[in-house]
Order: sequence, then structure tokens, then C-alpha cells
Amino acid sequence: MGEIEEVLKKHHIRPTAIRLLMYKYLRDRNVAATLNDIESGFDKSDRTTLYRTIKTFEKKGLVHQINDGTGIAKYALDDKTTGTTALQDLHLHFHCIKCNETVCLTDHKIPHISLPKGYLSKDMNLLVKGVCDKCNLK
Amino acid sequence: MGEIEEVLKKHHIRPTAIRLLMYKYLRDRNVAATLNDIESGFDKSDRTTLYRTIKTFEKKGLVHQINDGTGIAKYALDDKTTGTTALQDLHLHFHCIKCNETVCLTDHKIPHISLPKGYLSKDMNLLVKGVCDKCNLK
DNA sequence: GAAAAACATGCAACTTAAGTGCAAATCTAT
DNA sequence: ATAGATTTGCACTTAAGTTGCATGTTTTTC
Repeated sequence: MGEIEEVLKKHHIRPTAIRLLMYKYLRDRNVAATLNDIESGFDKSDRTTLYRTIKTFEKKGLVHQINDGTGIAKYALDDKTTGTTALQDLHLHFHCIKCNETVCLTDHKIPHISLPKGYLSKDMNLLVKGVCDKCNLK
Repeated sequence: MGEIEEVLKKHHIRPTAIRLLMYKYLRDRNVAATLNDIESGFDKSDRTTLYRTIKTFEKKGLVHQINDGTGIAKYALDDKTTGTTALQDLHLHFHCIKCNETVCLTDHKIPHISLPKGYLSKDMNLLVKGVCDKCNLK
């Protein structure tokens, strides 16, 4: 359990009990989680605390928010290697319209996009909607 | 004004007064509009009516919804040519983090993306965040 | 052209995610 | 151990989105 503690400290987050648990929760999950998902996994803790915890994680660069078109924010850990944060980790997100789950396809980077003159790109989000492998088999 | 009426009829939408006005409003605007934006432009009409009108437009393929990460849905006309709807009009959206405006860059198509085995793509959204040309000059 | 059916509009209310204020609890450093 | 800072939990607020229903308007049918 000291491993997670190290990760949090590296991101300048004080390793409280809830934070350790939430990190573990997110790490053991392979799909992005809504605040409701997280809430369901932590009956004991308050919604606000979980909300502020995930926002702290986000601010410190531990997780990133994903907008998959459902209108509900989802969150996923920034990198599985738990190493230093990549400055431009512009992977794509896949949202399954059947099971409603969203995953980071970290191996699939966003190709270079040319913009009109005068436009400056700071960040990118590529969202692909469709049917995931699991739902495709059914 | 009969021109807009034709467009609506072509999309099987009955051309009521509000619908004509909203179409005109969206056409004369070069950035995507939130429901609040639309509301501000139509003091007379009710929020619900405007909401249902934009949803009707969306359902009939006249407008598309844009999620630019602000958490508030924006809408823009599907095609400027007012012709038949392109089945795969996968252009990209640019959201300016300074002026908060979002535009469709219809000339900039999304490049082909390869997905993992078993994944089926139905739709795509590419959102670029940065500074638009107007804000860049300031 | 009147009556019936279908659709559009406006008002009020509800739902839900997100966010804030504040006091109590916990942790950190001296 | 105590003072200061941070975290947590509860209650409340905000705002977007949505629905139910009654009224108004248009379209269709005879």
C-alpha cells in the first residue's frame, strides 16, 4: 500500500485514507468512472469529499476528466505507468453506445491536425462513439 | 423568407414562426449557441419551447449538438449549404478558452483513426481547445 | 367549412450533476 | 502539546436539462 502513497506524494497530494482508496479504486478499474460510480464504491464517505478528492487529483495531474457526450463527467487515471505525467498525452477516448462505458485508448494517439491561420491549439479531445469489443460479441 | 421555409419542409419540420426565427438566428451566427444564448435572443418565447425546437431540429438532422468541455450543450446548423445532410460530416470543433466560443471548422475533417480489434466506430468528435484567431490578435 | 385529430406552445414543476459555506475533525510542524 | 493549516461531512444552493399538462394552433377528414 506504500506504493500508492508514494504516487500521491510525488504529485504533492497528502495521502489520506480516502485518497488512497480512491486511487486504488480508479487503478483497479479499466473504464472511466463518474462521480456516481465512485460514490457507489464508497458507501461510507460523503459525496462532497469524493467530489473534492477527484478535483484535487485532477488539479494535481493524477486524473483527467473525460466528456463522452453523455453530459456526465467521467474520470480516469492519467497514466498506468504511474510515472511522470506526459505533457501531451493526447490519446483518444472510446464511448460505447451500448454499455455506456468509456475507456482511454492510450495506445491510439491523435494525429496531427492543421488549424486555420491564427488559431492556436492547446489541448485536444478525440472521442469515438460506437460499439466496444465486449458488446460486439453479444 | 420562403427559403428557410423550404429548408424546414425538406427536413419534415412544420415551419412555425419560432422555428423560422430560430433557424434564422442560428444561420446568422457563426459560433455555436447554447440554449441560453438562444433564449437571450428570443425574449418573447418560452425556454421550453426553444428547448423543444432545438431538439426537433436535432432529431430531424438540421443541427448537431456540440460538447466543448464546458459542460453546457451547444448547437450549430448541420451544413451551410442547406443542402442534403452529409451522412458523415465529421468535421472538428474548436473551443476558444479565452472567449469561450466554439466554432465548427467544417473544412477540417477528422483523419482516419484505427481502433483495436472488435471496436466498431459509429461517430466521432474531435475537439480542439486553444485560442481563436480573434483572441490571438488581442 | 365544421369537427376531429395531430401537433405546437407556455407554464409550472421536477430531476440531477455540480458547486459552495461552514463547522467539526484531522493532520503537520514547531 | 499547541497553533496553524488542511481535510472531511452536512446542508444548502445553482443551473442545465427535462417532463406533464392544459391551452392554442394547424392539418386532415368528411
